[in-house]
This record gives sequence, structure tokens and C-alpha cells, in this order.
Amino acid sequence: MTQIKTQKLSASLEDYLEAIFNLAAKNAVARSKDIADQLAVSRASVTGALRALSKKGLIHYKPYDVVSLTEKGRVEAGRIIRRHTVLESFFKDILGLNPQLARESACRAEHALGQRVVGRLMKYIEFATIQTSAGNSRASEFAHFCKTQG
Amino acid sequence: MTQIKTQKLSASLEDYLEAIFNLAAKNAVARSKDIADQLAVSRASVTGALRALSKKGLIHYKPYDVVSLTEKGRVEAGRIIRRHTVLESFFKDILGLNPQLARESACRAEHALGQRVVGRLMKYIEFATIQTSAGNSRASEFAHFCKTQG
DNA sequence: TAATATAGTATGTTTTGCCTAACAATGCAA
DNA sequence: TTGCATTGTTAGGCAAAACATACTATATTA
Repeated sequence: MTQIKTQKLSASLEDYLEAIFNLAAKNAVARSKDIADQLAVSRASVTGALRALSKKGLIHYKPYDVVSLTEKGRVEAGRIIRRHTVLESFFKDILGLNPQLARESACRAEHALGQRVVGRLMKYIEFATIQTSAGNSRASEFAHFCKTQG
Repeated sequence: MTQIKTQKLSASLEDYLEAIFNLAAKNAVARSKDIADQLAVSRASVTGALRALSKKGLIHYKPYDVVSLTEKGRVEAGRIIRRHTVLESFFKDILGLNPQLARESACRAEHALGQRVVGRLMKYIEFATIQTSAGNSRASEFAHFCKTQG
């Protein structure tokens, strides 16, 4: 029992939570209108999502009030953001894709990959970033890296 | 104008096409029942999907008959299979994830990534597989590899 | 304080993808 | 060749996620 998992969020609710996190980080609070703009979705859709997130205990939501994350929501949002960041970094820094495409791809891929994969990918990025040479195969270097750094 | 693109398939239609390709490769023909089993959906759902794929000109479909791919469908299925294979290989051979998780992750991620990303990823796998040593950074080696092999 | 602009909500519809249950076709076996 | 099991289709529904339109609440400001 490594972690208590929040009953899994749908891809779209993850997007909403991510947007709320980002807006709150930038503007101190998140307003419904801004969420709608950021996700290019109607205000009506946002209301529905906010209610869903609230029911799951991830945000503080009261009609006509600003939105903020609960503790649980902050944790969950952190996970989501980390996933996004790792993927974007991989696409950009490792594969060398242009930033625009890297970001888009990260957005679309992030909902498909679980903790284990993302964790491993993160390690791989570290590995690939740090490591610069050596006489053995990539695979064995990476395996070794995982063991020693893990 | 490098390619005429089939109006984009939904994730689920891609899955159906992939399953049809695999079944046809294995059994010579694809039957509705087998598709349903492979994708773990009801037979009724398969009928709906077959109609959709047929309307897009990707399969030959007639009620109560076996299913086969059109030329267009074969091309499209090839793309999808390649994408899947590349991802699965990356997760398994590069990240070193267990085969089971690698396959699952590939299934879920494959719908999120476009040609450009998959192409680049494929090159990266080649690179990482072939390359065993050298004195320069991974990034520059890969960039060089892309230029020379590109 | 009343008018108006802005923000939020309710309602009803659409699309997509799946389901179950009932019905139809096919084909094998007695 | 009749009869039953298997396979395929149809019909009817449900749920998620989005939208547009219309209405309500709040805030601003004249």
C-alpha cells in the first residue's frame, strides 16, 4: 500500500485541475472565466467541472466565489503538473522537438501514462542529461544509473 | 504534399483498425466476434465501428460477411501499428519497463502522438540502440545522428 | 439607487462510445 | 431438413463532455 489513490480523474478533469493550479500560481486565485479561456471551453462547461472536482474534495468551490485547491487537490495537481513537465522536457530536451510541438504532445500524452512510467522517464531524463560518455551500452548504463540513483 | 491524410480517426476507431489488421495477419480474415473479444467490447459495438470504418473507406464491410482492409485501410493500419511498436519498444527497451506495462502504456499513449513525434522517437531508439560510446554529449550525438541518418 | 456590464448557472441538445436485450442469419449435426 | 448454437445486427439507453441560449446574481458607476 504505497499510496492512497484519489479515485481516478478523467482526462478532462485533470486538465481543469491543472489549469486551476496554474492560474492560482499566477494570479493568486482562479476564476471560472479564466479557466474557460485557458482551456478554450464555455463557461457552462467549467461550472460542471468545478462541481465534479468539488465533489471529489479537490477544490473549494462556492458559486460566485473564487476557486482554490484543497490540500488533496494540491497534491493531485502536483502529480499532474509533474507528469506534464517531465513529458514536455523529454520531448523537447531529449528528442529535440520544437517547444511548441513538445508542449502539445505533452498535453495529449500526459493522460495516458501512469506513475511508474513517468517516474522512469524522469530518471531517464536525468540520466541522459548528466551522462556524457562511457564505454558500455546505453541500456546497461541506464540500468546501473537506476540502481545507484534509485 | 507528402501525403493525403485520411480524415483523422478517433482513438477507438484506431483500436478497431489495429485489431482488424492483427487478426487478418493471424487468421487471414477478421470476424466481428474476434474483434469484440480482442478489444473486450460487445459485438454490438463492433458493428457500429465497422460501419464507421467502412464509411471512411478503410475496410470492406458487408453485413454477415468477413471483414478485410482496403488499400487505404492497410496504409492507415500500418501507420498505427508502427506507432504502437515504436512506443512499446521505447518503453521496454529504452526505459526498461516490464513487457506487460510497456505494452499497456503503448496502447494508451499511441493515440496521443503524431507522426513527427513518433518518427523522432523511432530515430532515437535506433540511436540509443546502436550507439555505445563516444566522447560527446548525448544531445549532440543524437542531433548529429538525425542529420546524418535523416 | 437604478442601469448596465460582467460573471455564473440552468436547461436542453449533440456527439461519441459503450452497453443490454431482443431479433435475424448462418451453419453444423442429428 | 429441421433445430439449435453461434454469430451478427438492430433498437433503445446511458454516461461523459462539450455547446448554445437564456436566465440569475453581483458589482460598478453614473
